[in-house]
Amino acid sequence: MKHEQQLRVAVDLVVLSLVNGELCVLLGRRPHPPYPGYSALPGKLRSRGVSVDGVARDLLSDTTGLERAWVEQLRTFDRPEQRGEDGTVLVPGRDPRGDVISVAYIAVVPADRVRPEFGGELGWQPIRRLPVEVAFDHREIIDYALRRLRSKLGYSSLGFELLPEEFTIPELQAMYEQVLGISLNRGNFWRRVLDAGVIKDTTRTRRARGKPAKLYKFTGRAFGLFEGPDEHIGR
Amino acid sequence: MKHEQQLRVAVDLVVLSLVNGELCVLLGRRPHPPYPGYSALPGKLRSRGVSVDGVARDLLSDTTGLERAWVEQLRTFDRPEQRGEDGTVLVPGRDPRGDVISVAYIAVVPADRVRPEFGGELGWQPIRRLPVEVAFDHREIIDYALRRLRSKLGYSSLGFELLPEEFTIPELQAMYEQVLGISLNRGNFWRRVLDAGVIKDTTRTRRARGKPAKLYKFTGRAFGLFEGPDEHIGR
DNA sequence: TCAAAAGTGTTGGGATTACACCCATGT
DNA sequence: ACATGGGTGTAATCCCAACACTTTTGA
Repeated sequence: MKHEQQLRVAVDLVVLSLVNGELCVLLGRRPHPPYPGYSALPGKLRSRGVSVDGVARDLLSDTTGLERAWVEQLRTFDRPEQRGEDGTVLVPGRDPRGDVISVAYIAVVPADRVRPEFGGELGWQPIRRLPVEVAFDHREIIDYALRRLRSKLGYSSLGFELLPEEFTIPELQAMYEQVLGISLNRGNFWRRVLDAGVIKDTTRTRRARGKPAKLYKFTGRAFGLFEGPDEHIGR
Repeated sequence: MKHEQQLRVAVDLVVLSLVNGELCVLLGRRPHPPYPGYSALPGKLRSRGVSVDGVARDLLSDTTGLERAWVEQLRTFDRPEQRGEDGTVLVPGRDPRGDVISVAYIAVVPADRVRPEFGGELGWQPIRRLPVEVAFDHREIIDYALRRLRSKLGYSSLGFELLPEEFTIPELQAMYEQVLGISLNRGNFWRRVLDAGVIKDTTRTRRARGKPAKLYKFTGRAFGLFEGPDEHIGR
Protein backbone atom coordinates (compact mmCIF):
# COMPACT_ATOMS: atom_id res chain seq x y z
CA MET A 1 0.00 0.00 0.00
CA LYS A 2 1.42 3.34 -1.05
CA HIS A 3 0.63 5.07 2.24
CA GLU A 4 2.56 2.44 4.18
CA GLN A 5 5.67 3.23 2.17
CA GLN A 6 5.67 6.87 3.15
CA LEU A 7 8.26 8.17 5.57
CA ARG A 8 6.63 9.70 8.62
CA VAL A 9 8.03 11.74 11.50
CA ALA A 10 6.72 11.26 15.02
CA VAL A 11 7.43 13.09 18.26
CA ASP A 12 7.71 11.11 21.48
CA LEU A 13 7.77 12.88 24.82
CA VAL A 14 9.45 11.75 28.02
CA VAL A 15 7.80 13.62 30.91
CA LEU A 16 9.80 13.30 34.11
CA SER A 17 8.75 14.39 37.56
CA LEU A 18 9.31 13.76 41.23
CA VAL A 19 6.21 12.08 42.68
CA ASN A 20 6.34 11.50 46.44
CA GLY A 21 10.09 11.90 46.33
CA GLU A 22 10.48 9.32 43.58
CA LEU A 23 11.54 10.02 40.01
CA CYS A 24 8.75 9.00 37.62
CA VAL A 25 7.97 9.00 33.92
CA LEU A 26 4.55 9.51 32.35
CA LEU A 27 3.49 6.38 30.46
CA GLY A 28 0.34 5.18 28.77
CA ARG A 29 -0.90 1.70 28.00
CA ARG A 30 -1.49 0.67 24.38
CA PRO A 31 -4.95 -0.77 23.79
CA HIS A 32 -4.32 -1.93 20.21
CA PRO A 33 -1.54 -3.58 18.18
CA PRO A 34 1.30 -3.11 17.69
CA TYR A 35 2.47 -3.85 21.23
CA PRO A 36 -1.02 -4.26 22.76
CA GLY A 37 -0.98 -3.95 26.51
CA TYR A 38 2.51 -2.52 26.49
CA SER A 39 3.47 0.77 28.10
CA ALA A 40 4.37 3.60 25.75
CA LEU A 41 5.43 7.22 25.76
CA PRO A 42 2.94 9.86 24.65
CA GLY A 43 3.53 10.42 20.95
CA LYS A 44 2.10 12.17 17.94
CA LEU A 45 2.83 12.39 14.25
CA ARG A 46 4.13 15.64 12.88
CA SER A 47 1.70 17.16 10.44
CA ARG A 48 2.47 19.71 7.80
CA GLY A 49 3.22 23.22 9.00
CA VAL A 50 3.77 22.24 12.62
CA SER A 51 7.35 22.08 13.84
CA VAL A 52 8.51 19.15 15.94
CA ASP A 53 9.04 21.64 18.78
CA GLY A 54 5.39 22.59 18.40
CA VAL A 55 4.25 18.98 18.45
CA ALA A 56 6.24 18.44 21.64
CA ARG A 57 4.56 21.44 23.28
CA ASP A 58 1.14 20.16 22.20
CA LEU A 59 1.93 16.75 23.67
CA LEU A 60 2.97 18.31 26.96
CA SER A 61 -0.18 20.33 27.14
CA ASP A 62 -2.39 17.34 26.25
CA THR A 63 -0.80 15.06 28.81
CA THR A 64 -0.14 17.37 31.76
CA GLY A 65 -2.22 20.48 31.19
CA LEU A 66 0.94 22.55 31.39
CA GLU A 67 1.48 25.24 28.78
CA ARG A 68 4.87 26.34 30.03
CA ALA A 69 7.48 23.95 31.33
CA TRP A 70 11.05 22.94 30.69
CA VAL A 71 11.12 21.04 27.37
CA GLU A 72 14.16 20.13 25.28
CA GLN A 73 14.80 18.00 22.26
CA LEU A 74 16.75 14.82 23.03
CA ARG A 75 17.61 13.32 19.67
CA THR A 76 16.12 11.52 16.72
CA PHE A 77 15.69 7.76 16.84
CA ASP A 78 15.67 5.87 13.58
CA ARG A 79 15.91 2.19 12.77
CA PRO A 80 14.28 1.37 9.44
CA GLU A 81 13.40 -2.17 8.44
CA GLN A 82 16.29 -3.91 6.66
CA ARG A 83 15.35 -6.36 3.89
CA GLY A 84 17.60 -8.71 1.96
CA GLU A 85 17.66 -9.17 -1.80
CA ASP A 86 14.92 -11.79 -1.55
CA GLY A 87 12.68 -9.58 0.53
CA THR A 88 13.21 -11.32 3.85
CA VAL A 89 13.42 -9.07 6.85
CA LEU A 90 16.99 -8.91 8.14
CA VAL A 91 16.46 -6.29 10.83
CA PRO A 92 12.99 -5.26 11.97
CA GLY A 93 12.22 -1.55 11.96
CA ARG A 94 11.53 0.37 15.13
CA ASP A 95 7.86 0.70 14.15
CA PRO A 96 6.25 -2.36 12.51
CA ARG A 97 3.60 -0.15 10.90
CA GLY A 98 6.12 1.40 8.55
CA ASP A 99 8.96 3.83 8.14
CA VAL A 100 8.64 6.16 11.12
CA ILE A 101 11.45 8.15 12.66
CA SER A 102 10.96 9.60 16.10
CA VAL A 103 12.18 12.95 17.37
CA ALA A 104 12.29 12.48 21.13
CA TYR A 105 11.79 15.26 23.67
CA ILE A 106 12.25 15.49 27.40
CA ALA A 107 10.03 17.52 29.70
CA VAL A 108 10.85 18.13 33.35
CA VAL A 109 7.87 19.25 35.40
CA PRO A 110 6.92 19.79 39.03
CA ALA A 111 4.44 17.10 40.01
CA ASP A 112 2.20 19.44 42.00
CA ARG A 113 1.32 21.48 38.94
CA VAL A 114 0.30 18.54 36.75
CA ARG A 115 -3.44 18.12 36.41
CA PRO A 116 -4.53 14.71 37.68
CA GLU A 117 -7.14 14.34 34.94
CA PHE A 118 -4.85 14.08 31.93
CA GLY A 119 -6.20 12.50 28.78
CA GLY A 120 -6.07 8.80 28.08
CA GLU A 121 -4.73 6.15 30.39
CA LEU A 122 -1.55 7.89 31.43
CA GLY A 123 0.11 7.40 34.78
CA TRP A 124 3.34 8.02 36.67
CA GLN A 125 5.74 5.09 36.52
CA PRO A 126 8.65 5.06 38.98
CA ILE A 127 11.73 4.78 36.83
CA ARG A 128 13.29 2.37 39.32
CA ARG A 129 10.48 -0.08 38.53
CA LEU A 130 9.78 0.37 34.84
CA PRO A 131 7.54 -2.29 33.28
CA VAL A 132 9.33 -4.92 31.23
CA GLU A 133 6.89 -4.50 28.39
CA VAL A 134 7.63 -1.10 26.89
CA ALA A 135 6.54 -0.55 23.30
CA PHE A 136 8.77 0.27 20.31
CA ASP A 137 12.22 1.59 21.29
CA HIS A 138 10.71 3.66 24.05
CA ARG A 139 12.81 2.02 26.73
CA GLU A 140 15.91 3.23 24.93
CA ILE A 141 14.41 6.72 24.67
CA ILE A 142 13.60 6.78 28.39
CA ASP A 143 17.14 5.69 29.27
CA TYR A 144 18.52 8.41 27.05
CA ALA A 145 16.29 11.00 28.73
CA LEU A 146 17.47 9.88 32.16
CA ARG A 147 21.10 10.26 31.17
CA ARG A 148 20.34 13.76 29.91
CA LEU A 149 18.53 14.69 33.11
CA ARG A 150 21.27 13.36 35.35
CA SER A 151 23.91 15.07 33.29
CA LYS A 152 22.14 18.44 33.22
CA LEU A 153 21.40 18.23 36.91
CA GLY A 154 25.12 18.43 37.53
CA TYR A 155 25.85 21.61 35.65
CA SER A 156 22.57 23.49 35.32
CA SER A 157 19.62 24.62 37.40
CA LEU A 158 17.33 22.04 35.84
CA GLY A 159 16.77 20.33 39.18
CA PHE A 160 14.54 23.16 40.38
CA GLU A 161 12.02 22.23 37.67
CA LEU A 162 11.34 19.06 39.64
CA LEU A 163 10.43 20.93 42.82
CA PRO A 164 7.39 22.99 43.80
CA GLU A 165 7.63 26.78 43.98
CA GLU A 166 8.76 26.61 47.60
CA PHE A 167 10.96 23.91 49.06
CA THR A 168 13.31 23.24 51.96
CA ILE A 169 17.03 22.66 51.58
CA PRO A 170 16.72 19.04 52.74
CA GLU A 171 14.07 18.53 50.03
CA LEU A 172 16.42 20.07 47.49
CA GLN A 173 19.19 17.75 48.60
CA ALA A 174 16.89 14.71 48.56
CA MET A 175 15.94 15.54 44.98
CA TYR A 176 19.59 15.59 43.91
CA GLU A 177 20.26 12.35 45.75
CA GLN A 178 17.21 10.64 44.28
CA VAL A 179 17.92 11.60 40.69
CA LEU A 180 21.69 11.19 40.76
CA GLY A 181 21.60 8.08 42.92
CA ILE A 182 24.34 9.34 45.22
CA SER A 183 24.38 10.65 48.75
CA LEU A 184 25.64 14.13 49.53
CA ASN A 185 27.10 15.55 52.69
CA ARG A 186 24.53 17.73 54.46
CA GLY A 187 26.76 20.49 55.71
CA ASN A 188 28.65 20.88 52.48
CA PHE A 189 25.49 20.85 50.39
CA TRP A 190 24.10 23.59 52.60
CA ARG A 191 27.01 25.91 52.12
CA ARG A 192 27.29 25.29 48.42
CA VAL A 193 23.70 26.09 47.67
CA LEU A 194 23.59 29.13 49.97
CA ASP A 195 26.96 30.52 48.88
CA ALA A 196 25.86 30.25 45.25
CA GLY A 197 22.94 32.55 45.95
CA VAL A 198 20.57 30.43 43.90
CA ILE A 199 17.87 30.29 46.55
CA LYS A 200 16.31 32.99 48.70
CA ASP A 201 14.46 32.20 51.89
CA THR A 202 10.83 32.97 52.55
CA THR A 203 9.32 33.65 55.94
CA ARG A 204 7.39 30.42 55.85
CA THR A 205 8.51 27.05 57.23
CA ARG A 206 7.58 23.43 56.76
CA ARG A 207 7.06 21.41 59.92
CA ALA A 208 7.60 17.67 60.23
CA ARG A 209 9.08 15.51 62.96
CA GLY A 210 12.11 17.53 63.97
CA LYS A 211 12.97 21.20 63.76
CA PRO A 212 10.80 23.05 61.21
CA ALA A 213 12.64 23.73 57.96
CA LYS A 214 12.76 27.12 56.28
CA LEU A 215 11.12 27.30 52.87
CA TYR A 216 13.18 28.71 50.00
CA LYS A 217 12.52 29.86 46.45
CA PHE A 218 14.71 29.54 43.40
CA THR A 219 16.19 32.91 42.44
CA GLY A 220 16.68 31.98 38.80
CA ARG A 221 20.41 32.39 39.03
CA ALA A 222 22.42 29.81 37.10
CA PHE A 223 23.63 27.02 39.30
CA GLY A 224 25.64 23.85 38.85
CA LEU A 225 26.16 21.35 41.60
CA PHE A 226 29.26 20.19 39.79
CA GLU A 227 31.49 21.71 37.20
CA GLY A 228 29.82 22.06 33.84
CA PRO A 229 30.89 21.63 30.24
CA ASP A 230 30.17 25.27 29.48
CA GLU A 231 32.23 27.02 32.09
CA HIS A 232 35.81 26.61 31.00
CA ILE A 233 37.68 28.55 33.61
CA GLY A 234 40.76 26.50 32.83
CA ARG A 235 44.18 28.06 32.99
CA MET B 1 2.12 20.18 -6.64
CA LYS B 2 1.65 17.06 -4.55
CA HIS B 3 5.33 16.24 -4.34
CA GLU B 4 6.10 19.65 -2.92
CA GLN B 5 3.72 19.00 -0.04
CA GLN B 6 5.54 15.89 1.06
CA LEU B 7 7.56 15.94 4.27
CA ARG B 8 11.15 14.99 3.64
CA VAL B 9 14.03 14.24 6.01
CA ALA B 10 17.55 15.38 5.21
CA VAL B 11 20.87 14.76 6.91
CA ASP B 12 23.39 17.58 7.14
CA LEU B 13 26.94 16.91 8.22
CA VAL B 14 29.33 19.26 9.99
CA VAL B 15 32.86 17.94 9.43
CA LEU B 16 35.36 19.64 11.73
CA SER B 17 39.12 19.37 11.59
CA LEU B 18 42.31 21.15 12.51
CA VAL B 19 44.00 22.38 9.33
CA ASN B 20 47.39 24.01 9.87
CA GLY B 21 46.52 24.51 13.49
CA GLU B 22 43.25 26.22 12.70
CA LEU B 23 39.78 24.79 13.34
CA CYS B 24 37.92 24.39 10.05
CA VAL B 25 34.61 23.14 8.74
CA LEU B 26 34.02 21.42 5.40
CA LEU B 27 31.74 23.55 3.21
CA GLY B 28 30.59 23.42 -0.38
CA ARG B 29 29.31 26.16 -2.67
CA ARG B 30 25.79 25.94 -4.07
CA PRO B 31 25.70 26.30 -7.87
CA HIS B 32 21.90 26.55 -8.15
CA PRO B 33 18.96 28.13 -6.32
CA PRO B 34 17.97 28.24 -3.59
CA TYR B 35 20.89 30.23 -2.15
CA PRO B 36 23.03 30.18 -5.34
CA GLY B 37 26.66 30.96 -4.60
CA TYR B 38 26.16 30.45 -0.89
CA SER B 39 28.22 28.09 1.21
CA ALA B 40 26.45 25.00 2.49
CA LEU B 41 27.05 21.88 4.53
CA PRO B 42 27.19 18.53 2.76
CA GLY B 43 23.68 17.09 2.90
CA LYS B 44 21.58 14.28 1.56
CA LEU B 45 17.96 13.22 1.71
CA ARG B 46 17.11 10.10 3.65
CA SER B 47 15.71 7.41 1.40
CA ARG B 48 13.62 4.46 2.44
CA GLY B 49 15.43 1.72 4.34
CA VAL B 50 18.50 3.80 5.16
CA SER B 51 18.77 5.14 8.69
CA VAL B 52 19.82 8.72 9.31
CA ASP B 53 22.96 7.33 10.97
CA GLY B 54 23.66 5.49 7.74
CA VAL B 55 23.15 8.59 5.63
CA ALA B 56 25.58 10.47 7.87
CA ARG B 57 28.22 7.76 7.42
CA ASP B 58 27.67 7.84 3.66
CA LEU B 59 28.09 11.60 3.65
CA LEU B 60 31.33 11.34 5.60
CA SER B 61 32.71 8.76 3.24
CA ASP B 62 31.67 10.76 0.15
CA THR B 63 33.19 13.99 1.39
CA THR B 64 36.36 12.83 3.15
CA GLY B 65 37.01 9.29 2.00
CA LEU B 66 36.97 8.16 5.63
CA GLU B 67 34.98 5.07 6.49
CA ARG B 68 35.63 5.22 10.22
CA ALA B 69 35.71 8.40 12.20
CA TRP B 70 34.05 10.02 15.16
CA VAL B 71 30.47 10.84 14.15
CA GLU B 72 27.60 11.82 16.42
CA GLN B 73 24.08 13.07 15.94
CA LEU B 74 23.65 16.72 16.96
CA ARG B 75 19.92 17.35 16.83
CA THR B 76 17.06 17.81 14.43
CA PHE B 77 16.39 21.24 12.97
CA ASP B 78 12.89 22.06 11.90
CA ARG B 79 11.20 25.32 10.93
CA PRO B 80 8.24 24.75 8.66
CA GLU B 81 6.67 27.55 6.66
CA GLN B 82 3.91 29.33 8.60
CA ARG B 83 0.96 30.60 6.58
CA GLY B 84 -1.94 32.73 7.73
CA GLU B 85 -5.61 32.11 7.03
CA ASP B 86 -5.35 33.98 3.73
CA GLY B 87 -2.34 31.98 2.60
CA THR B 88 0.24 34.70 3.13
CA VAL B 89 3.57 33.52 4.45
CA LEU B 90 3.99 34.59 8.06
CA VAL B 91 7.27 32.78 8.76
CA PRO B 92 9.40 31.35 5.95
CA GLY B 93 10.41 27.71 6.27
CA ARG B 94 14.03 26.65 6.66
CA ASP B 95 13.99 25.22 3.12
CA PRO B 96 12.13 27.23 0.48
CA ARG B 97 11.71 24.09 -1.66
CA GLY B 98 9.27 22.56 0.79
CA ASP B 99 8.80 20.86 4.10
CA VAL B 100 12.25 19.46 4.94
CA ILE B 101 13.51 18.70 8.41
CA SER B 102 17.23 18.22 8.90
CA VAL B 103 18.90 15.76 11.22
CA ALA B 104 22.32 17.29 11.79
CA TYR B 105 25.48 15.31 12.53
CA ILE B 106 28.97 16.27 13.63
CA ALA B 107 32.11 14.51 12.48
CA VAL B 108 35.53 15.18 14.01
CA VAL B 109 38.41 14.01 11.85
CA PRO B 110 42.20 14.34 11.67
CA ALA B 111 43.04 16.52 8.69
CA ASP B 112 46.00 14.38 7.60
CA ARG B 113 43.76 11.42 6.87
CA VAL B 114 41.26 13.29 4.71
CA ARG B 115 41.71 12.68 1.00
CA PRO B 116 42.34 15.97 -0.80
CA GLU B 117 40.27 14.91 -3.81
CA PHE B 118 36.85 14.83 -2.21
CA GLY B 119 33.80 15.08 -4.44
CA GLY B 120 32.25 18.33 -5.49
CA GLU B 121 33.48 21.78 -4.63
CA LEU B 122 34.18 21.23 -0.97
CA GLY B 123 36.82 23.05 0.99
CA TRP B 124 38.03 23.75 4.52
CA GLN B 125 36.65 26.99 5.91
CA PRO B 126 38.31 28.41 9.03
CA ILE B 127 35.51 28.78 11.53
CA ARG B 128 36.93 32.11 12.70
CA ARG B 129 36.26 33.51 9.23
CA LEU B 130 33.04 31.86 8.11
CA PRO B 131 31.47 33.37 5.02
CA VAL B 132 28.52 35.65 5.63
CA GLU B 133 26.49 33.88 2.98
CA VAL B 134 25.69 30.46 4.42
CA ALA B 135 22.67 28.68 2.98
CA PHE B 136 19.52 27.58 4.83
CA ASP B 137 19.96 27.43 8.62
CA HIS B 138 23.42 25.93 8.22
CA ARG B 139 25.07 28.73 10.15
CA GLU B 140 22.95 27.81 13.15
CA ILE B 141 23.84 24.15 12.71
CA ILE B 142 27.57 24.95 12.54
CA ASP B 143 27.33 27.05 15.70
CA TYR B 144 25.55 24.21 17.44
CA ALA B 145 28.25 21.77 16.34
CA LEU B 146 30.95 24.06 17.68
CA ARG B 147 29.27 24.29 21.04
CA ARG B 148 29.08 20.50 21.14
CA LEU B 149 32.74 20.13 20.20
CA ARG B 150 33.90 22.67 22.78
CA SER B 151 31.77 21.11 25.43
CA LYS B 152 32.89 17.53 24.74
CA LEU B 153 36.49 18.63 24.55
CA GLY B 154 36.28 19.52 28.19
CA TYR B 155 35.06 16.21 29.55
CA SER B 156 35.96 13.58 26.95
CA SER B 157 38.86 12.43 24.83
CA LEU B 158 37.31 13.83 21.67
CA GLY B 159 40.19 16.22 21.15
CA PHE B 160 42.51 13.44 20.07
CA GLU B 161 40.30 12.90 17.00
CA LEU B 162 41.58 16.24 15.74
CA LEU B 163 45.23 15.21 15.93
CA PRO B 164 47.35 12.85 13.83
CA GLU B 165 48.37 9.46 15.20
CA GLU B 166 51.48 10.94 16.77
CA PHE B 167 51.72 14.40 18.28
CA THR B 168 53.74 16.43 20.74
CA ILE B 169 52.41 17.77 24.02
CA PRO B 170 52.71 21.38 22.83
CA GLU B 171 50.66 20.41 19.77
CA LEU B 172 48.08 18.81 22.04
CA GLN B 173 47.95 21.95 24.13
CA ALA B 174 47.72 24.18 21.07
CA MET B 175 44.75 22.13 19.87
CA TYR B 176 42.92 22.68 23.15
CA GLU B 177 43.75 26.37 23.12
CA GLN B 178 42.65 26.80 19.50
CA VAL B 179 39.31 25.03 19.90
CA LEU B 180 38.41 26.35 23.34
CA GLY B 181 39.72 29.84 22.65
CA ILE B 182 41.59 30.01 25.94
CA SER B 183 45.22 29.83 26.90
CA LEU B 184 46.52 27.16 29.24
CA ASN B 185 49.52 27.12 31.51
CA ARG B 186 52.28 24.98 30.02
CA GLY B 187 53.57 23.36 33.17
CA ASN B 188 50.17 22.53 34.56
CA PHE B 189 48.93 21.15 31.27
CA TRP B 190 51.99 18.93 31.12
CA ARG B 191 51.41 17.37 34.50
CA ARG B 192 47.69 16.93 33.96
CA VAL B 193 48.03 15.09 30.72
CA LEU B 194 50.92 12.93 31.87
CA ASP B 195 49.44 12.13 35.28
CA ALA B 196 46.19 11.06 33.61
CA GLY B 197 48.09 8.42 31.64
CA VAL B 198 46.17 9.19 28.45
CA ILE B 199 49.26 9.45 26.29
CA LYS B 200 52.30 7.21 25.94
CA ASP B 201 55.55 8.42 24.49
CA THR B 202 57.21 7.04 21.39
CA THR B 203 60.93 7.04 20.71
CA ARG B 204 60.54 9.57 17.93
CA THR B 205 60.77 13.33 18.20
CA ARG B 206 59.67 16.33 16.18
CA ARG B 207 62.26 19.03 15.60
CA ALA B 208 61.54 22.70 15.02
CA ARG B 209 63.25 25.90 16.17
CA GLY B 210 63.94 25.05 19.79
CA LYS B 211 64.46 21.83 21.68
CA PRO B 212 62.99 18.82 19.83
CA ALA B 213 59.66 17.61 21.26
CA LYS B 214 58.88 13.99 22.07
CA LEU B 215 56.09 12.42 20.03
CA TYR B 216 53.25 10.79 21.93
CA LYS B 217 50.32 8.52 21.08
CA PHE B 218 46.84 8.46 22.58
CA THR B 219 46.40 5.43 24.82
CA GLY B 220 42.63 5.33 24.47
CA ARG B 221 42.07 5.94 28.14
CA ALA B 222 39.16 8.24 28.96
CA PHE B 223 40.33 11.77 29.63
CA GLY B 224 38.68 15.03 30.53
CA LEU B 225 40.55 18.29 30.69
CA PHE B 226 37.84 19.57 32.98
CA GLU B 227 35.23 17.93 35.13
CA GLY B 228 32.55 16.22 33.12
CA PRO B 229 28.80 15.85 33.45
CA ASP B 230 29.15 12.08 33.69
CA GLU B 231 31.57 11.73 36.54
CA HIS B 232 29.68 12.72 39.64
CA ILE B 233 32.26 12.26 42.33
CA GLY B 234 30.30 14.67 44.50
CA ARG B 235 30.04 14.07 48.22
C1' DT C 1 76.42 32.61 22.07
C1' DC C 2 71.87 33.84 22.10
C1' DA C 3 67.01 33.11 21.26
C1' DA C 4 63.33 29.92 21.25
C1' DA C 5 60.82 26.31 22.62
C1' DA C 6 60.73 21.85 25.47
C1' DG C 7 60.45 20.08 29.88
C1' DT C 8 60.59 20.05 35.40
C1' DG C 9 60.16 21.55 40.29
C1' DT C 10 58.32 24.32 44.12
C1' DT C 11 55.16 26.89 46.65
C1' DG C 12 51.00 29.31 48.37
C1' DG C 13 46.22 29.67 48.58
C1' DG C 14 41.52 28.57 47.75
C1' DA C 15 38.19 25.07 47.50
C1' DT C 16 36.43 20.77 49.30
C1' DT C 17 35.82 17.18 52.62
C1' DA C 18 34.91 15.16 56.91
C1' DC C 19 33.00 15.71 61.10
C1' DA C 20 31.56 17.68 65.32
C1' DC C 21 28.29 20.30 67.62
C1' DC C 22 24.14 23.20 68.61
C1' DC C 23 18.98 24.14 67.82
C1' DA C 24 13.99 23.52 67.64
C1' DT C 25 10.13 20.69 67.65
C1' DG C 26 6.86 16.45 68.18
C1' DT C 27 5.91 12.69 71.03
C1' DA D 1 13.39 14.32 78.29
C1' DC D 2 14.71 12.40 74.28
C1' DA D 3 14.72 11.24 69.56
C1' DT D 4 14.59 13.37 65.09
C1' DG D 5 15.88 16.09 61.71
C1' DG D 6 17.28 21.23 60.80
C1' DG D 7 21.16 24.22 60.77
C1' DT D 8 26.25 25.94 61.61
C1' DG D 9 31.26 26.03 62.50
C1' DT D 10 36.00 24.41 61.80
C1' DA D 11 40.28 21.93 61.10
C1' DA D 12 42.75 19.02 57.77
C1' DT D 13 43.54 18.06 53.27
C1' DC D 14 44.06 18.19 48.55
C1' DC D 15 44.05 20.19 44.27
C1' DC D 16 45.68 23.61 41.25
C1' DA D 17 47.31 28.06 39.53
C1' DA D 18 51.45 30.67 39.32
C1' DC D 19 55.99 31.01 38.29
C1' DA D 20 60.79 30.18 38.31
C1' DC D 21 64.28 27.41 36.51
C1' DT D 22 66.80 23.97 33.56
C1' DT D 23 67.62 21.66 29.02
C1' DT D 24 68.35 21.22 24.15
C1' DT D 25 68.29 22.60 19.81
C1' DG D 26 68.71 26.10 15.41
C1' DA D 27 70.67 30.18 13.72
